[in-house]
Amino acid sequence: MKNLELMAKQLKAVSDPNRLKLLACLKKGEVCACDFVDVLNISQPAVSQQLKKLKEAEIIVERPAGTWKHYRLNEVQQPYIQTIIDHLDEISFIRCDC
Amino acid sequence: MKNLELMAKQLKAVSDPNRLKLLACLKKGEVCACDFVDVLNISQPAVSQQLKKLKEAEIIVERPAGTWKHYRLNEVQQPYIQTIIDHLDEISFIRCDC
DNA sequence: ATATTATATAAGCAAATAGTTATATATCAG
DNA sequence: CTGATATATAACTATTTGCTTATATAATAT
Repeated sequence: MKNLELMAKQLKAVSDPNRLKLLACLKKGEVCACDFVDVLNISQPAVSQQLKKLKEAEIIVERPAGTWKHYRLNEVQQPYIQTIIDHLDEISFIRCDC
Repeated sequence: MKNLELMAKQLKAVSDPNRLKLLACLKKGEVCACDFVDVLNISQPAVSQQLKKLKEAEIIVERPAGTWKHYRLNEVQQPYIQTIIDHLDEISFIRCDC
């Protein structure tokens, strides 16, 4: 994939309010997938699909933990993605007990 | 419009290879709209529509000059947009005589 | 093995996107 | 005014997006 198309793909991954909220939740560290359903107020499958897009763009990484999946920001980001993350306000939310 | 939705709107405006190319062409300064048709290899109306999206996101500004329209990057950009522009490689192209 | 729970996938749908062609508008030259 | 040229708008189309509901998969507890 050409440089410019990779860039477009990554930017597309972050150009949605719900996916930006996911990133905002992840600023403080790892989050269990189940927590996002209440934050975004969309169905569990919808959350799963949005997380998948961010994962495919290599913006977040996944860590399976038993029945759960924990997500965190990729430690290495393209600078133009990092700047976006830096300018997001953190979102606080109620965590599940997992 | 909420902060996060404005951010999503602006990121959506730059999350397309053709619109990134437009921005890359504009890095060196003002460009006549007609020049973009050859760079993108799409129709004139398509160019007009893409420029409109960037303009509506306030990423570029327009300067009418007779029959022509000249475009340039907005001098004031959100930091997360500026970083994207900074990481684009300039594109050189043949300029019309206008 | 069975039931429970977390997540993923599939199928379907409405809306948005990115192009096309045809036509309209606007400026300029003669 | 007439014709030429630059840009914009309209109408159309195929594809993509972002959700939904229903179902499948996977891990855990009993």
